[in-house]
Amino acid sequence: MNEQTDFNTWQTIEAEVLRRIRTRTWKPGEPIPKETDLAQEFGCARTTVNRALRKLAQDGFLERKRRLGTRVALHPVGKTVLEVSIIRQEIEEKNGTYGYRLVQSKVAQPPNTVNFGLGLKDGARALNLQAVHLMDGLPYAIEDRWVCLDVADDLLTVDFSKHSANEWLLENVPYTKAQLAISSVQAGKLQQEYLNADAATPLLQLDRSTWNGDQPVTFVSLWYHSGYRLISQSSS
Amino acid sequence: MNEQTDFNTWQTIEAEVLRRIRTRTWKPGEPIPKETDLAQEFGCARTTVNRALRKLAQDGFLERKRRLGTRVALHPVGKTVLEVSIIRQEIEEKNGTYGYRLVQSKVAQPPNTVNFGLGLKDGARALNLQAVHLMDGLPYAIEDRWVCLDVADDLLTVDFSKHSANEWLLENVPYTKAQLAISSVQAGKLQQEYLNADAATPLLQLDRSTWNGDQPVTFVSLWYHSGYRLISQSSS
DNA sequence: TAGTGGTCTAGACCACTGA
DNA sequence: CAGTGGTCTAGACCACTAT
Repeated sequence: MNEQTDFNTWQTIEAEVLRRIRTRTWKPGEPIPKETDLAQEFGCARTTVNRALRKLAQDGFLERKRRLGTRVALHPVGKTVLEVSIIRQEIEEKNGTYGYRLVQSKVAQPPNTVNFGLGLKDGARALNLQAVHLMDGLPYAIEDRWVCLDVADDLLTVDFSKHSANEWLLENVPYTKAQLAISSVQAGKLQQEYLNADAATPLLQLDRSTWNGDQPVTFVSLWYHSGYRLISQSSS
Repeated sequence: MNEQTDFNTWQTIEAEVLRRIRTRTWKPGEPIPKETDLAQEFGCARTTVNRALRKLAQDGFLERKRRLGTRVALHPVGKTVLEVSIIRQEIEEKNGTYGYRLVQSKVAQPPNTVNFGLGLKDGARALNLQAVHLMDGLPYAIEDRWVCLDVADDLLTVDFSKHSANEWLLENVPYTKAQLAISSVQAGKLQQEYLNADAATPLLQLDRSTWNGDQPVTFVSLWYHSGYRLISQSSS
């Protein structure tokens, strides 16, 4: 008597499983049928069911364990993908004109916070670059970057006065691991000078460290203009 | 003469392709061989190659288009997955004792910013909850939440004085879409009172909106204690 | 229209893990 | 040891899109 719906594609199956989770047909914490049973019910290959369930597990809706089977997650963790894009792209996507200005470039010993965060050897020196990103001529963000000297042989010969170090690094130095920390700070001297902010202005600070294997690559702190909001959407 | 390496698994192939991207064997912007060719080279089924390339594309290393083929991405976008976990879990993972205190609960008309952000009808009313999350008795974060009245029939009968609205919602009201906005603000009256902050203190503010289909579910603003850092790691 | 990725199938074997 | 998910295969057809 049941109308035989077609579940031919893994997307269809994903949607149906998600519907059953949402409608509490399958309740949080409970096991759901095994792949072979679902394949039979949906009239498709197990591979197809597998693909759908794998995605749902990846998105945090299901928890899968060998031998134990698949369960509905108790607390679907809100995973949000932040795309830390290149600032030039970010500005151009807003139809703004991008500008870049190098403020400082020197080789020095990084502060301990940087050393510690990246795992640099004490006393090691690195290239320090400070730059301002502009949108339509107005300050958009400033960055304070430390680049390890051994990431590339020709690092010190590169002209960073025209192009952002970030873009050069992305195109020339690979990385395997990254960490992002977001915090809220008051404008310091540098920020006050280049972001037209006064000392009481709260700013968003992004600290990003990258490594290539175990090798530290770069550490950069970014401060955005006052009022900036970091936005990310997610849907399922 | 070439030693024949085995590339049996999609992870192996993923690693090898990534290696070729990193070593600039395949340069940014350039096309890479098509799936069938790679399958032949690696001595495996095309399905396996497909799975590896699909993942690399998902991670931003490759750009794939039908008919055009696969290219190495010009700017591997730094995608970072932020796990916006339940605050209780976050605190317990730090081996702290979690505490929760409801400060206010009323039905009212949300401010325009909330209405606008969620897409609520003008004049609609919603449940407003203000609460403090404590770690070891100290204020950790405060939240100001608006919950749409029609998300559940029994919403107004739920006792939110013991359990956080977030956890109740997660377990009882599904959502399909979420948005997260992060900004830096000065402590307002509410924050000063419950976070022991003075007016000049910069705080991290997270605004999270969720919808179920086109139906708004909830809007919550979270303010973390001074000095809080939101951290996320990613690797490939 | 032709070429590429996207997906499905049916079957097989492997890997982990609880009993 | 047995049951479940994890993955591979070889082949097939479909979907999109530049030409």
